[in-house]
Amino acid sequence: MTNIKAVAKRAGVSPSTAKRAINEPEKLSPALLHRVLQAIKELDYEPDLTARALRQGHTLNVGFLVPDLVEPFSAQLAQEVSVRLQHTPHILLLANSSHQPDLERHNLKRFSGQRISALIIRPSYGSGNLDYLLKMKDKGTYIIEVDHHLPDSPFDHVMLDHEQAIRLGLDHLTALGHTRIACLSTPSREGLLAGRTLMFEREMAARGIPVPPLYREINRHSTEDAYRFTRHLLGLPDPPTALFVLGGLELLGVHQGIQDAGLSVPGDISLLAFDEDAWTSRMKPGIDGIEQPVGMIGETLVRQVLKNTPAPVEPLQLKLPGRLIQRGSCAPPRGR
Amino acid sequence: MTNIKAVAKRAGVSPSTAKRAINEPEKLSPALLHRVLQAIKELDYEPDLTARALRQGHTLNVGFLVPDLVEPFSAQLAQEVSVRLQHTPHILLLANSSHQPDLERHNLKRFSGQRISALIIRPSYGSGNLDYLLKMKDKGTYIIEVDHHLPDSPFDHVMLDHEQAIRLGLDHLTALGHTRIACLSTPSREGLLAGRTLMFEREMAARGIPVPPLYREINRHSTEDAYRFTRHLLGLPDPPTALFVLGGLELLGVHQGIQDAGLSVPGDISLLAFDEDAWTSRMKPGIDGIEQPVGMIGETLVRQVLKNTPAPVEPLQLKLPGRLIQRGSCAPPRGR
DNA sequence: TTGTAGGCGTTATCAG
DNA sequence: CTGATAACGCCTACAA
Repeated sequence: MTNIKAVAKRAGVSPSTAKRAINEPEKLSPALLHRVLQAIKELDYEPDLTARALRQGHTLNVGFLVPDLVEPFSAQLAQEVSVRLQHTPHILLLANSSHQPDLERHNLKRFSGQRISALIIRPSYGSGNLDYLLKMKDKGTYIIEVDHHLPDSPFDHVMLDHEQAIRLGLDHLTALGHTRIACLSTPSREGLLAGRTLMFEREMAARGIPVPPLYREINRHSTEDAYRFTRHLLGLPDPPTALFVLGGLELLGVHQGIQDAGLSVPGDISLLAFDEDAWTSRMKPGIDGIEQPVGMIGETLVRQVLKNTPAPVEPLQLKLPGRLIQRGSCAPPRGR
Repeated sequence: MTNIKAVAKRAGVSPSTAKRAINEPEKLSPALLHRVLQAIKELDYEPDLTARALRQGHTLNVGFLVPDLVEPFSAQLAQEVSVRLQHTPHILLLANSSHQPDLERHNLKRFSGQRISALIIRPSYGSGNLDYLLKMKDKGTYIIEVDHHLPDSPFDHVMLDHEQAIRLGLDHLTALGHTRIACLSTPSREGLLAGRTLMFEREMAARGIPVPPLYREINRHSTEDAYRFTRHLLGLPDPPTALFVLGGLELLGVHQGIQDAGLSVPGDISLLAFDEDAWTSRMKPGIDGIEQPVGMIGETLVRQVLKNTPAPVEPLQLKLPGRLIQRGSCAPPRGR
């Protein structure tokens, strides 16, 4: 492995001088600087980040932990974060907890052992891992929650205003005259209503619209479960006249459920979703949805990570390709 | 930072003994083992992976580098790999090269500096970074290409049989009687036909079906470009009667283009795609597509990585929750 | 079965 | 402006 010592030797300087050529080049005499850079190029030396991490006590890596990566929101978010981190010295460590607190903790441990400098986490419900997150914070990891935040957690967080979004959706449905409204939603642990489901219930109560017990069911986060539950709902003596899909994975199953029941949207039943997939706009009819500002969320996450993380300026020298867009303003010269 | 020394001190043993309690517990006397484990728990000690990496010369991290993360195939693949890596000691480092060889190399350097033990890469076209990949291989990184492989590259690779898939698609279309067939596809650098596009051309030639020059256009990988190109195609004096969408991002734009042109599928025009998005099956009519075995690809990638990578057995002690599925076989006892 | 010593490549500190 | 030295925490010999 070619290390800084080899470079120093070749340039005829001490290791510390050679390192300075990289980290504080302005402090070197031009002649030496040139010689060292030359040696670096000849040996194509690349600093060992693991050694650096050991010495500094932390890496420049950012953990990204979500319950599920297929879920459109998480997938889009990963993309947003990944693209924006591209132009920083940080690297993204990806893991998913499959909606299981045990796996979440398992991954937190792995990240922690890796000495990540920041963690972006969509925490699972319940406060089971809050203690561990607090410990990580104490050790200097910057932690930011996304989409949901644990009760009493002291971390930064950024997320959709879920309450406002639910209200928006219910306004839409009630204005159309719906009262038999069912929601399909995120899983809940031990029978407790969770997240958006809870807000849905509260908001319905606030409007004085009852939610029949048969409309409520604890179902897990999956397309298949959503399908089954949809069929169940549509088969009831008093089926809902509108479905409000609160999670990103369920919509596909719901849509299929409606079709297989021989019903049509919106004639037989209204369908409202959290709009997290481009395809929903291609359906006929298009599916009404509530849009999440994923781009802004991603941008904020990365900005906060950068702000709260010690990172040397990375001399990224990138030549971006121009793109020729032909719209017709160019033609062969006259007379040819 | 609580390290193995602290643990050793607390347990009243030497550091190496303490370490052995973790790495080779069977070699310790039960009494000592207990004392050490106790100390580990009390201090909640966690090994520093950066130190380990420095000492060993490599981490247990796996780089994952694709041109684009939104593209359904890449997104699904990331998910597949991520889930399967969950049960190994490896961590996934994610990066995307945005279809730019410069960015690809940039990320390769970052990965290399991180001393990853394996790299899963969907390489960009051209052989610009082959030299660098070879260097990484020499340094001991296991490299496996996915979806595409560089000419003359010595690396393992796993991918769809693109030729067979294209043939399958064209068989389908020609059997229906189509001869005016256009493809929408991956970007090509410097006017060279690339990847599937090339195969499409070859396969059309083999069948003696001409591809009008106006059907050919170098367009980049994006939904918007696909939309524009679709409108262009449909506006031609002799428009295609079938569109073959070869990439995962374009379909959305093509679909919209067809609709905005006031045409219907399949009456006015046939549409065939690489089936990489669950939503295509929800459309009316459903969109014919060629399915990629993403799951198997992901499985293979992970298997190969594990096989070619030195990894200690990780004592993962996970309690997975059972799930109650109510199908009706349980009821209250008789007589109540 | 247990303990000791050296070094992985880097950065921080101190000396010249 | 430049060079020497120690330490980060771990692993691998080897010694007891």
